[in-house]
Amino acid sequence: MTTAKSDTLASRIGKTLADRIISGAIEAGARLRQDHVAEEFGASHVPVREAFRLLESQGLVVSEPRRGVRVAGFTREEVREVAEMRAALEALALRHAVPHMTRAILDQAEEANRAGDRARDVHAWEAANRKFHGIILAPCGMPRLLKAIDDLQTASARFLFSGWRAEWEAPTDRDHRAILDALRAGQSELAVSVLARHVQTIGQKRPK
Amino acid sequence: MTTAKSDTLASRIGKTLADRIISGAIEAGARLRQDHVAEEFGASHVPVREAFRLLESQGLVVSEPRRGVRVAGFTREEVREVAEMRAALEALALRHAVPHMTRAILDQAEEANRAGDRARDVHAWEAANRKFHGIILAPCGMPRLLKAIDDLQTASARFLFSGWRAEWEAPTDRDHRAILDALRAGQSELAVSVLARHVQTIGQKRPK
DNA sequence: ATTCTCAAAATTATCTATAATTTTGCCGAA
DNA sequence: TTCGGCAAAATTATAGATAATTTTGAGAAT
Repeated sequence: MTTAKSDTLASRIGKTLADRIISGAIEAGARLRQDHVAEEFGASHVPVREAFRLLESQGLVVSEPRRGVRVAGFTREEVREVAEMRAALEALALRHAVPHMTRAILDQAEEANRAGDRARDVHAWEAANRKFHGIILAPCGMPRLLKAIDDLQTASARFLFSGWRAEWEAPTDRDHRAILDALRAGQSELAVSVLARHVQTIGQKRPK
Repeated sequence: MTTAKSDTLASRIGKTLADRIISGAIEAGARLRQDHVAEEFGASHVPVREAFRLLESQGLVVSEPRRGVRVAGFTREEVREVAEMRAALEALALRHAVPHMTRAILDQAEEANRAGDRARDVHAWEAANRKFHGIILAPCGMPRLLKAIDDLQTASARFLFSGWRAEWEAPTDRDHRAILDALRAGQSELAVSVLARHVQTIGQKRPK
């Protein structure tokens, strides 16, 4: 998750805070105080407020008027909700991506999948996993849909990093391979249904 | 769309601007200049900037860094995209709402539907239509999903008010009745598929 | 006439300061 | 001891001011 040097200050602060929330460095329910954040970044609180709004739109914090923002909690129910939404939207995206799918794209996806195999820590694995999903869905050419999926993937990653899920390699990789195989064989609907089931299982692992 | 008197200034400005964009009072592609808006509302530009962020998260404006925000355009492609996303998410919501569906809820929905019949102008009809969808989907109890659907309905309303669609009564009401009938008969999957098709047709009307 | 350059004007982004609200902690009364 | 209320501290929200960037337009060169 690169902290793009060029962007506006608010979005840079937002991205950094997002990383911390996702990685669990800031725990759920913690209050974020604009002055403290501003001081840390050597900025004033105006861009900090805007960063908060960005995080709010991604569902990473909740904001009560006049009472500040706090890191959004995520109950098992919410995790399930995100997983179901992801399943529905990624299925939609894949259906629209299929007509534009090329051999080259599938090869890229396979490479991302192999990178996931090689990953030693959860962060590297998550990056590869997100890349895989991104590669096979991007050809749908629906920017709003892709943005929504990306936000949901961020929420999922938060769940993943929380340590609730201990094991993550084997079943996911099998699913990824099955999806690629189905796509290569031209069995789009099979690929879609495997993807949908695959995404849903993410939310169904038992807490630690 | 009530401009809640109590909320924070930023969200009040945001709601007012949203109404204008949806109703077409501000045309697509128009630039929104923070000083002008601030002056009109007798406020400073800090809350205006936050209002812009709110609109951005709803997809009503697009913001280029250092170059301000402009009202999001909506091509036929984008309208279709929103319709497909709505179909996918509303289908998901209805599936989860069905187990919690009661006779009373269905009666409320029927009443909202009748209000739609009585509507004389597009605005009243849209309000009733949104209410109908809201009533049958709310029991799913998935707040993030409902919020996403609401944003998509807003985008749809924008399309509706743009005048591209001339006629709107008959087919929609027939669909609504079919959904209610299916729900009453316990045929959930039928209701879901009618709803999905129904929402998708919204994006398929020809431009004027 | 067209295009390029440069300066002025407009606009955005950020900072500093002020007002309003909420939280916190202490003190007294039951 | 516990509860309620009041005052001080902390924090959020907004306003006003400054810096930086982009847009605009005029004038010169081709």
